[in-house]
Amino acid sequence: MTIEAQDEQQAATKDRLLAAPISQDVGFLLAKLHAGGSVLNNRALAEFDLKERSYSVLILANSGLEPTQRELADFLSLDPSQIVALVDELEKRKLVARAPGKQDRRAKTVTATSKGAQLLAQAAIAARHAESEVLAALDDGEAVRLKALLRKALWG
Amino acid sequence: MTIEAQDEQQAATKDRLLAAPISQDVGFLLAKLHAGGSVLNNRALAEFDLKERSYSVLILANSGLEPTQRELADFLSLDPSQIVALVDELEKRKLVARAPGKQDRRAKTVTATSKGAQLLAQAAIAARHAESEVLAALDDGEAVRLKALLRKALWG
DNA sequence: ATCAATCGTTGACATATTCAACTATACGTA
DNA sequence: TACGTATAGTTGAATATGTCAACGATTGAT
Repeated sequence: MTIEAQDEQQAATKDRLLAAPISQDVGFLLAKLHAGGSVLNNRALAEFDLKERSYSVLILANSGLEPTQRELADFLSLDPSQIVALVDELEKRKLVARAPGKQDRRAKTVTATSKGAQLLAQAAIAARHAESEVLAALDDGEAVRLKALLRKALWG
Repeated sequence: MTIEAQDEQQAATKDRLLAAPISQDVGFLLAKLHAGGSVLNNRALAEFDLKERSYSVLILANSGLEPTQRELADFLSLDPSQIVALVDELEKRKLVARAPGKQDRRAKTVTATSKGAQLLAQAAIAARHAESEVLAALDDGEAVRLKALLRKALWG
């Protein structure tokens, strides 16, 4: 079988199951687009030795909001123990620093170092490229509307 | 601290990080909505001893499209070996049956039994409830538009 | 002063993902 | 027809991720 015929058949089988009612299921659509997007994002971020997770932490650490680890866990829907591991690694690479909370000394705020900010600036470019790949089938207006609907679903 | 004050503060800290630029990132929005939705879906399906994954397989097995395991793996973005485990369990519970492919005897098609179809009918009701919870902040038109945009992003 | 609750951390355990092998089957080509 | 290559499903190993309970330090309400 030729390569071209292979591709055609693979596309055909994908389209074939599209007729199943699960293609109307939001959970499925989110899972599938997220799965495909993660591959592209992680591929784009690998160049900087980052993954989606560590990239997210780095953005929040660089936001000026001085999030605590607990806030990061809540916001990223991760277990606090996973944040420990992510921050440990970024801190070891001198991309972020932990500081005791000002009002609450139990908490530790995570802020990006200047080295972290520099790396983030580069990585953000790659991430934007990956995002445009994920949404390649949408025009600009559609992409904006999709993001707005996702934000509304999450935070009203 | 009172329960009410706790909730208020938790909501406040969530909203606080919303100002970070990551809230504009499609990958993040997809991950977060998907994470929240999975919890609701799995909770709703637990009553039927199903999870999102096995529910998806059951839907496709019941679609009349007679998908092969390879097609299921491609469509659900899963490794073929994960499909084996999912189908094994559903088959053990007599909810689906494997049959050799008609043209290709290497392939095995997965079809729902009548018992599987019955369980699916019940589970689908619960899943619809969970979906409406996930999209509670959207009105009907917005939900439809969100699904349409997700489908377009995936399949053009 | 005390007591319950919270933050970060650690470690144990369960689950998921990824990948390389293997058998059986299919299919193009000599 | 026979051969070589590719693919479907399966297994098992290696790795990664998720979940959870416990702990010391600190907080804040009573």
